[in-house]
Amino acid sequence: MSATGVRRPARADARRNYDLLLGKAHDVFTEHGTDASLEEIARRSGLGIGTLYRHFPTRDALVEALLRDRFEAMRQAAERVRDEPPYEALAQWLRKFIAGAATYQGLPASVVAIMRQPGSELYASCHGMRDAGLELIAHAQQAHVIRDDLKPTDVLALVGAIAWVGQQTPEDAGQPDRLLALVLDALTAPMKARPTA
Amino acid sequence: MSATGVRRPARADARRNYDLLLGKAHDVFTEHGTDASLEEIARRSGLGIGTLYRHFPTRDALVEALLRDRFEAMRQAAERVRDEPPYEALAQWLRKFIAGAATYQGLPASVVAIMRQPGSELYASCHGMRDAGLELIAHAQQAHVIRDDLKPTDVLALVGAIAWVGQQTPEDAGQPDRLLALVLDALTAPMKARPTA
DNA sequence: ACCTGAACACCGTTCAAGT
DNA sequence: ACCTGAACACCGTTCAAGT
Repeated sequence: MSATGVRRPARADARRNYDLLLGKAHDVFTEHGTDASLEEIARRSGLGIGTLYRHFPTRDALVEALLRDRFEAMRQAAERVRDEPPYEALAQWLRKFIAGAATYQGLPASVVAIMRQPGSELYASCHGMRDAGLELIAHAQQAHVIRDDLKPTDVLALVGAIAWVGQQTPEDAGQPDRLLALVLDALTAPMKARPTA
Repeated sequence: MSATGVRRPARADARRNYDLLLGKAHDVFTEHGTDASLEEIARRSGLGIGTLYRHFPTRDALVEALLRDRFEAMRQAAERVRDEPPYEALAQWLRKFIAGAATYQGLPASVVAIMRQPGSELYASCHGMRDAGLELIAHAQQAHVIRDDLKPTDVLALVGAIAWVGQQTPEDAGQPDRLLALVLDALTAPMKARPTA
């Protein structure tokens, strides 16, 4: 399953560079988002740009290496709460999902893109988290604690959208929680408005 | 009020270039989103890049010139439905809002940014639309057809988020309507989930 | 194995020189 | 009043040359 993307090198000097690049990438992504300059990451690491590309052939590979563990933790968290009350389990998990997707500016777009890009590196580790989330939603539907006329992928898309819009207005730190609460209400409410043409 | 940004030039040759640039900008933005290359717009117009900058000093000024009329129409549409049944009026208007915000790839980010950027050019004309939308929401709250414990700006943010996520998965054209229906349900549902820490 | 940086192609933005 | 494009600074990505 996770024959995933980039591997930490064996040779000591290369491993030092790998770790250095990852650390600086985290700093730069934190400051400027996932679209930040790769050359700046290499520059701050005191390494040639070619070295960055050797270790991380794509931008996504770099992002994936940074988030791999976090995504895996989210996947496990979803499995762990499977026997708990499904509604609160789901609510808590979605809250963490939003926080995780908002780790870097621009990350929600990548996370949402998982829905259709099962191929690339980032998405191998991210997909595990996604599937676990979808199962959590389906589980709550089977337990009839949320309405069952919704696609689980729609729910995840909407929550990802909340993560995105929360990043657009960083001065209002409470917005994502308020919007999630609203959506959670919708999940328990009966269907009134029909999508008309 | 709308001493807004860019003006159509008086001189015939300049006006020709202005219109030409706008037309090609529409094409290029349609193909590549609002982050498309400005040089390509100038190139396709057969004009120097300096001419583009002379007419449209910023990227936003170009986007604004393209969307000005549409935004104004949205504002007027909100005023027009003020005496109609508030819930359906709101629902219809939000549907159009999503469609408008999704005109170009990347536009929802600009539209959502209005919330905090009352200054720039794009936002002068966009702000009228926003305020009209906020009033429509407040109006429905006063009529007690939607719950009144929500900030109108939160509602607009969430609907903007739907426009965004809809663009991320263009192969599912029905998603925005489904998500909006879900949110509309939430607007009429009582508050259950509280944002906990 | 790994590192380097020059090379290439591209872009945003400004501004001196032209009409 | 308007147009032009060279100039500058920056970036992503590749790859021949080095260790």
